[in-house]
Amino acid sequence: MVYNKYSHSEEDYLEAIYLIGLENEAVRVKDVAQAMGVTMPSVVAAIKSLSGKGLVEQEQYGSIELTNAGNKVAQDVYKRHQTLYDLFSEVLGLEPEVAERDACQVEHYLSPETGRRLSKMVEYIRSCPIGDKQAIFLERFRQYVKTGQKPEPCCGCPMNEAQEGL
Amino acid sequence: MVYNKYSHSEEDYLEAIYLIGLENEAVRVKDVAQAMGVTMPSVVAAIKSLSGKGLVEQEQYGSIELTNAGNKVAQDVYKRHQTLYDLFSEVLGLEPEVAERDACQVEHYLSPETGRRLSKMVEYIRSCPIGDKQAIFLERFRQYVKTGQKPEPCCGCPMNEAQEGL
DNA sequence: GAGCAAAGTTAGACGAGTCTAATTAGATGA
DNA sequence: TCATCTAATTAGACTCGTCTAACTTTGCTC
Repeated sequence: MVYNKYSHSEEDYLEAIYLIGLENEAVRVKDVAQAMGVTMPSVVAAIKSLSGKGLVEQEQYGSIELTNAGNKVAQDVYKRHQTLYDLFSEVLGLEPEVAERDACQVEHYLSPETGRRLSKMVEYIRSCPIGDKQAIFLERFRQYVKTGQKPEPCCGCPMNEAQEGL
Repeated sequence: MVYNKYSHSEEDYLEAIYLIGLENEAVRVKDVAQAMGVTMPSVVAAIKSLSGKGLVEQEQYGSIELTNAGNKVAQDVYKRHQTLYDLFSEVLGLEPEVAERDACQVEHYLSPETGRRLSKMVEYIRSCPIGDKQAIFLERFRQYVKTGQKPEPCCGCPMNEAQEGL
């Protein structure tokens, strides 16, 4: 029933550690606290718990490191995050701040299959360009968002017949 | 920063009460507990809290009713739920159970603007039919999910020029 | 090497949301 | 009208994730 092995909060910590690790030599409690907008004791408690689950390692007063398992979870979460951000920003055309905020929240609640499909959809929409212009889908969808005018049926496109056999 | 006035849990209770109310004369604690997979004391506690916020009303040992405010919240949540379900099911082609489960989770974390845009997207995709066949977008996207074959540019569609002026 | 500031940790509390066990109210049939 | 069953409630406990306040360690500076 539940597909997420780890809680919203745990995933958030792992993701934050992962992202800080990409840009810094060492990941410190303070950095994580700052990145997540919580206090250091909260980070310490979270690290202790994650450590017990074999997802992170830290020697006392030392820097924080993801284990292989922790890294995998973090990357999964981040991938979902990216997919959602792209969907919200590129496809829906939302402001970066809104797209980011929503992606941060929603990333924890997508089943793996839904994540994969969404990712495919974003990929698909991107791969549908027309000359130098934006993808037909996006161009027409944006128009629709702006004007409320439903697009005419896109009939007569020669590619429809060509694709029939696939 | 936070756009949800009410917690995940509160929204869930309101939505459940709303949905039970659609099909039953009276909404009882037991029904809500059953629908949500929690025990009755949990429902009682939730109702007390929601009541304090003016979202539901209940006389002791009586049936539960949404106030106008509560009804509005419930309908908002349910609308997001429906949009997500349609996206996951119709557009992404996920199994009903997965679509439902994910919609239930994600519905609580969409900003209003994102909800509106997603709804527009689903609407847009639906309104793009070609003859008796499924919408071009869906038809081609499904093909892509199935085969991994990226679609050729859909150039030459006469509607492109026709829409230019909008 | 001593002193000090910053970072990390520990202890203890709190709120949200849940549970079990025990109690109370309401409805129903003999 | 009273016995009984079911629904609702209360009491009390637990987990999770957070906080503040107090303490300890580390590392830098003189």
